Amino acid sequence: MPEPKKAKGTLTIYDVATRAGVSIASVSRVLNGLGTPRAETRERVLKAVHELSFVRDGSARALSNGLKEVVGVVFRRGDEALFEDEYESFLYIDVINRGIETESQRRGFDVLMSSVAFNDENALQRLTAMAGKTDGLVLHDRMLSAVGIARVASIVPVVTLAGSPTPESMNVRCDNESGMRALVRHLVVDHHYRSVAYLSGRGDSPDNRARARIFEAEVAAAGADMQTGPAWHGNYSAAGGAAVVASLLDAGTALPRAIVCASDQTAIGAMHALAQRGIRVPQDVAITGFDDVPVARHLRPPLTTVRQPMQELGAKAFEVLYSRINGADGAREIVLPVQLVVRESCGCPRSASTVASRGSLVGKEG
Amino acid sequence: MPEPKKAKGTLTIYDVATRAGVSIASVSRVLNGLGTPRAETRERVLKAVHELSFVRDGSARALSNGLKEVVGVVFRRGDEALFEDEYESFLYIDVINRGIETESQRRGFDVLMSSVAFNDENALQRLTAMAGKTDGLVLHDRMLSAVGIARVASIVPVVTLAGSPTPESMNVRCDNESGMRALVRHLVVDHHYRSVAYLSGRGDSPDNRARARIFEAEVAAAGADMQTGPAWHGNYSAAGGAAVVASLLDAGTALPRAIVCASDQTAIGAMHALAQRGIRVPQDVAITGFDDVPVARHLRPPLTTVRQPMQELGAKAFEVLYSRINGADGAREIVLPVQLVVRESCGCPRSASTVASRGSLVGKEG
DNA sequence: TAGGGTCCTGTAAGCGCTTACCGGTAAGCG
DNA sequence: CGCTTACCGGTAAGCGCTTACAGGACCCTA
Repeated sequence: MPEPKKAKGTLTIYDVATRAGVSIASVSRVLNGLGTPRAETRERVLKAVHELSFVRDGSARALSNGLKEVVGVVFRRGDEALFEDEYESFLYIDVINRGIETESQRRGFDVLMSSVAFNDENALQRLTAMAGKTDGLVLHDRMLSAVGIARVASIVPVVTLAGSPTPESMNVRCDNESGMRALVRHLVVDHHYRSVAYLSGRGDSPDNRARARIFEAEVAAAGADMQTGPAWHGNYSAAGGAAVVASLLDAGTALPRAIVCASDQTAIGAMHALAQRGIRVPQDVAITGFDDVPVARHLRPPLTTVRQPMQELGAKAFEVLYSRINGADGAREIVLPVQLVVRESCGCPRSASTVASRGSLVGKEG
Repeated sequence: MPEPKKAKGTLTIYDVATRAGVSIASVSRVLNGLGTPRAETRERVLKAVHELSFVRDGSARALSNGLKEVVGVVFRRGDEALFEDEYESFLYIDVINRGIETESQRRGFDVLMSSVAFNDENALQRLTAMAGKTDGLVLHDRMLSAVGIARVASIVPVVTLAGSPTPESMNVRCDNESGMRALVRHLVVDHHYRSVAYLSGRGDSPDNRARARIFEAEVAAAGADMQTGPAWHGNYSAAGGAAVVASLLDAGTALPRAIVCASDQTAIGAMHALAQRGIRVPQDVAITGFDDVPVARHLRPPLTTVRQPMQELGAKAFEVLYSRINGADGAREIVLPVQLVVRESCGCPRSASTVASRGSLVGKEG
């Protein structure tokens, strides 16, 4: 096999210079819009560039400029096994990535994407190699341990998503606390529901634990009753939500007036299980979700939930990284406001949904 | 604002060499596993690398090696406007990309992603700049005109997806012709349906035109009746499929025994419209889809369709590109086999579905 | 006409890495 | 004991680009 070394036909700035009858410096200046070249020089360079359809080599520019104009994004890849059912739960990753990508285009950056499997041993090694090809890294939720983060952060700036800042890295997240708080208040204060429960997500998720904490605090503050315990532990999936409700019902437990689900997926499962037993939502039991996935509005009844600005989250992550790459030393943590989206599954009448889903902004930007 | 020029703390191979008390050549050799360094030299280098947590700069390596170990992927981005409803139809893009990414990891490559909006004027400019940062490009369906392709292909190797090869570029696609052929035969030969129709996709899609052509040829060959005309023009979306069926019904048209839909989305819409009029599937009208999206199996009745190996399509695209990058001069077109997935919407009994969805491979690899 | 600006353009250094080439050292052999 | 051979490791060139610096051409003024 022939050596993969330099492709034969690679054009360089020298070829352009020769053809235009100028020096490489002039070519470079024209291409970068620097200096004040004579109109004629400019045109000759442009003409040569066009005729040869010359494109500057990115690595050479990067080496010379000390700027690659590339950021890396690292995210989880679902195993093949759970592809079918769990796919939807990975969807939000793509939405966030889209946000990163769109924003980076505005700055002339490109995005290097790398997924890591759940059981990927040498992820760290791959990531460090990848870091060497970028100006900065965006790490999705819980991609790396704290020491892993410190390691890559010593190579390039790092911003994590939905985590927390470390001495070396920055973080961007949504203000889920406020979202949960608004949700619970809506149920126990606005609707006067006196008994509620939190159908949780995976127990090992810090996000889930934070939500549970807020939930409990708010319910207690309002003096409402609360059902808790292992019977209420879900896992963020629809199947998990359905299983929890089904087994509660099988055990003869009296359901609370309202169930706050850890995610929309969970809510979908719960609603499904309730429907099977003929229990009406929201008349008998109110249900709420979290995330506002696209189908949430099309459920019967339409799901009351909390919308996280995923695309904006990605955009913000890039923005923060970008300013850091440029040497600015901004906030180490950004918190984006979330929005309580009131539809009908909480017991609100249909007319209310449109109104409330607009205005009611909840949260703060930090 | 401080110059974005060279970050202060950047470690280089010189730092490692100094710390290890060897020359940069030795460091490089150890890092690349070349030559036969003495064990002691090796260890000292490795120790220094580890202590400094040194990572080689990607651009410098790329410049020196003539190989960036990066491929670019370009795909359509939905406008914000049609995000909600059309999102699902963009899903397959992410599946393909996942295939590209996974395969490229195996070769130590990373993937540079760039989306282009529908109305993006200077897409070509962005893409050429991006090409300069990569060793090769994968272009999703109809991203660029033929001249656009020629332009970028003069910079780096290019493989297109679901298109056709050009003198400068390669192509990877699924054998939809065979899929359509198998589907139509299943309906007119196995089921003996004597009247059929093709509910088309967007008229400007070559893919759609090819499917229509095969459809007509097969139906004619089997001597069955065929309904055609503008009334049968859909647009790949569920709404489009529903609209076509509804207006047909409104016009009092007698529906054919079977309707072949251009996509699963279309089939979903069509089935919805039929259900609203109380027309039973498959007893009154058989319906088939195309694509085998994840929900297809969960519809009522489960949808008979043609599965395209999306992930594999991506993987193959990378593979082809990779060997081309390495100078190999392989096939300019790869055609992947598709699979007829027989479920119940065609009129087959439930039991048949499992069996047929396994074995029946249709198509050839070219 | 000489001196001093202004503009523009070219020369060359250097970005961090790989690697061809060469020189030094040690081992093997007559 | 001197010379060949093998083996390592260092020096330096070069990848394609940007840009500091310097030089040339031209115009203006005294």
